[in-house]
Amino acid sequence: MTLSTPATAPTDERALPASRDHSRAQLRARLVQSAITQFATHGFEGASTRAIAEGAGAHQPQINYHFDNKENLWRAALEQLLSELDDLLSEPSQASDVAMETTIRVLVTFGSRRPELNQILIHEGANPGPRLAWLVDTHLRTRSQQLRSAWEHAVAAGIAADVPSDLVYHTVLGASALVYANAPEARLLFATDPTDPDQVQAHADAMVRLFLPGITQRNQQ
Amino acid sequence: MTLSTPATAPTDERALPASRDHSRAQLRARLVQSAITQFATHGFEGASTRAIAEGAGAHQPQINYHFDNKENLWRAALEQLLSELDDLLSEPSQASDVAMETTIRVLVTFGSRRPELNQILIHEGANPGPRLAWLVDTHLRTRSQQLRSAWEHAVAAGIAADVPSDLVYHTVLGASALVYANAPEARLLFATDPTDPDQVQAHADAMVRLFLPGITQRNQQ
DNA sequence: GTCTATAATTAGATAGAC
DNA sequence: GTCTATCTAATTATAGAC
Repeated sequence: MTLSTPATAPTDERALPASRDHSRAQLRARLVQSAITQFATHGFEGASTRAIAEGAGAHQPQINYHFDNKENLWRAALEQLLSELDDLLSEPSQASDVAMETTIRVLVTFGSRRPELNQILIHEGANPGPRLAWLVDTHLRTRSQQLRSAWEHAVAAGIAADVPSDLVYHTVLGASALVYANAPEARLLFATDPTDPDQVQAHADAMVRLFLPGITQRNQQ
Repeated sequence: MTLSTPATAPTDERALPASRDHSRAQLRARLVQSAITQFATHGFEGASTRAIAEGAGAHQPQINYHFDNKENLWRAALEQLLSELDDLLSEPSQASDVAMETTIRVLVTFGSRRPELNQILIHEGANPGPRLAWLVDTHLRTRSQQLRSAWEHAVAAGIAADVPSDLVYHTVLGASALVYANAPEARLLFATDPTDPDQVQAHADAMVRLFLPGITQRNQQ
């Protein structure tokens, strides 16, 4: 990073003039959002930095200026998506007997609104390499273990179906998110759009019935 | 196709000398297999024809000679994978009350042995375009409708769980195949390998219990 | 049918004027 | 910080000798 700010200028980015900071943050946010779209539909190798920049109304070298390289932009895209998921998952403390149901419903609804996260995760999960290692070590291991322990509590409470805890992560995620990650395919296969709110609600209800047969259904139509 | 065979030569490829036909078919098979691997791990745009040729012990222009272009090779790869799946699915006529169970078990076991099919399908299912349209029109629509009608029979027989038939395709496939499509991720997340035969058997059993709670479990451990 | 050479295009990243 | 121009390397596809 070679910055040409005067020696007397504040070294902390937060102290920069508000307008400058605003536009800088805005451009970075637009680049991240465009990167999310491109990485989700074409994969890391298939997405071009030129197309990402064009989608953000910027020029291609600005990606290197603001993110150094393509992989750093990819990491920023994933941390944006994961923070959006966390905003929904980290609700205030819940009674443990409904924690698993809430988790399933959040996975379905977030998957329908932000299919890009699962599209990218599924793409990277097929390919051993440094990006997958970073994903697992930095973000996925903790989450999968939280899901596993929540599942084991639900099994002990007689709520959950008989699915081995090693398989819960991929079976619940696959059953809850694949139809949205592959929404373009689903729209060609079926007459209905899976992201219609009614369809999403029916899907969430079906997933709760399927994976948590031991609880009383409250939100059913 | 510009063939320089003499005018008296047979026009049917099957009448060519056995050895020549053999090596030609062998090379094509090696290119298709290498393409399957590369498309599955890197996606269509991310896979390079040079890497595919190298994996088959061939030179890059031989792909254009034998398949004309990259997209034709991709289609050949998918038809190879789908024919392998059909070899398992089109078993002799089954009693309808076990047809759905057999289908689920085949999806799990084939997904574990040939993760490439689902990896490619999931990659393409996220991206509207001519490849997805070809996949849906030529192969996927028929299969998804067969699964839907088998599911509706199982529901009518009181065997199947309460999952809307529009969602069966993606929920069953997601729950049954994602752990294998993302086996590299699963190996980093958990201590066990999901493709171990014991794990696959446990997974198939769990999927049958989950989606077909109304049948008597015979193959359970 | 195979192989070398290469054409035509595109990729990510950098230099330097402004 | 932005923008034009460009570098190096990699891409798919083709030409032509063998």
